[in-house]
Amino acid sequence: MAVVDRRQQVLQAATKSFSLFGYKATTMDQVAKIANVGKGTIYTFFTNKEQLFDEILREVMMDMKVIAEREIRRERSFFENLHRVLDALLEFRSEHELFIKLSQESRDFGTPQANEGLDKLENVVLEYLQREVEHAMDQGEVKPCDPKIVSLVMFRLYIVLTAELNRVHEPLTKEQIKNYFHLFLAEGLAE
Amino acid sequence: MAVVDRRQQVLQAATKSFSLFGYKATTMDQVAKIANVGKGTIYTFFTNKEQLFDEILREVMMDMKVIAEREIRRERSFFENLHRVLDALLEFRSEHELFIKLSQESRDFGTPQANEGLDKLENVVLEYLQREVEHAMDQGEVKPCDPKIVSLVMFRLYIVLTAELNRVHEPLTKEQIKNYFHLFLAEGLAE
DNA sequence: GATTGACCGAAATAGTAAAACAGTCATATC
DNA sequence: GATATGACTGTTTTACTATTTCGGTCAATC
Repeated sequence: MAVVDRRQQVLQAATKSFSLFGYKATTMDQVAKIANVGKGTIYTFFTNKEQLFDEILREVMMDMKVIAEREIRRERSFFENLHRVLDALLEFRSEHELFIKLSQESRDFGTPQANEGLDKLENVVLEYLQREVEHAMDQGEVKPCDPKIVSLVMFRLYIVLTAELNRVHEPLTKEQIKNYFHLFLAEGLAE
Repeated sequence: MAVVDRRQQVLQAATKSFSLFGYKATTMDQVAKIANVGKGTIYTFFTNKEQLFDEILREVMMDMKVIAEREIRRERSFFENLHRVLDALLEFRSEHELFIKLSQESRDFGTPQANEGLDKLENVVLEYLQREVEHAMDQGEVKPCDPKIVSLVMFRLYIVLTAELNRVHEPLTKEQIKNYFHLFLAEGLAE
């Protein structure tokens, strides 16, 4: 069995365990067992638990970037691209399961590694948003304003519409999310 | 010393203690001491710690409503009123200290009473916002859409601009908050 | 030379004794 | 005799300790 293969086995097992149980509740013995590998083997590829977790986050972030790039059509409008990308990210199960589990862990225990992980994932999205906003502003598609603020507001709005709202309201359809996203960000409420 | 007076003493002392130490870390002995009252006296006015806390929340919520009503000028536009009210509420320190302490407690310990208290305070604001949105929609000042969703988005946007943003950005001035609030909610970003 | 699991010290958890707490009520006060 | 009080009580929380679990190592194994 090739070296790359064992490394992959470990990464897959760890991804599964982190997504299922979170950072704290994932033990290295467990990862070794799921990966069908001696515990020591893990440490030939990764220096410690935290670095293994970082590696997985790196993979997730790379996946997210690939997904985002794939969905962008430069000939389409900024808002259309924006929604397509967010939609595609929402669709992606594996990224999402880890994200949700880490959110739970952050809320319930405040595990520092879960917090930092979430921050990293969030920052990838924010940086992507910021670049796109800047581009759209250059193109004159968006009014001039601080891209940092705009991207943060966009991200939060997306979270509110896709997650938070569900506590007081039945979940919105994709079409509704798209419409409200456009209503608030593009058109504005004023009649 | 009149009955009303002692009740007021207890309420003031409890408000102080809850604002300073939160729900969990406030003891009835402490409240009695601050109020210069025997502990038993508290229980002649309030059935238990939780009901005392509820009573204080009720007071805070009433204050908030009074503040909101006072700021509304029916001859002015919806967005102007909206901003004036949120501004006035932000200004109101005493309510704010309790709010901030409860937020801390909710984050650090997840005390159920702190969570419920925050939900109650939030709901007062949300209900107020919803009513105002409905009124503005009737007046044709705002495009027709679900007031529940709009009010939640407004509230979250307000939190992002006044609090969350400060972690990655220097705090905005009141004027800037007002401008961004108007930009996102009223005008929209699209050029 | 790659892989492993028994092994180690550190860290988390469970168990327990002690302290603090919410709420009561017999007594004190006016 | 109506009101106020703090010592008292059963329960919960906390502080402390014993035990277990876990991350990481490394001599033995394949």
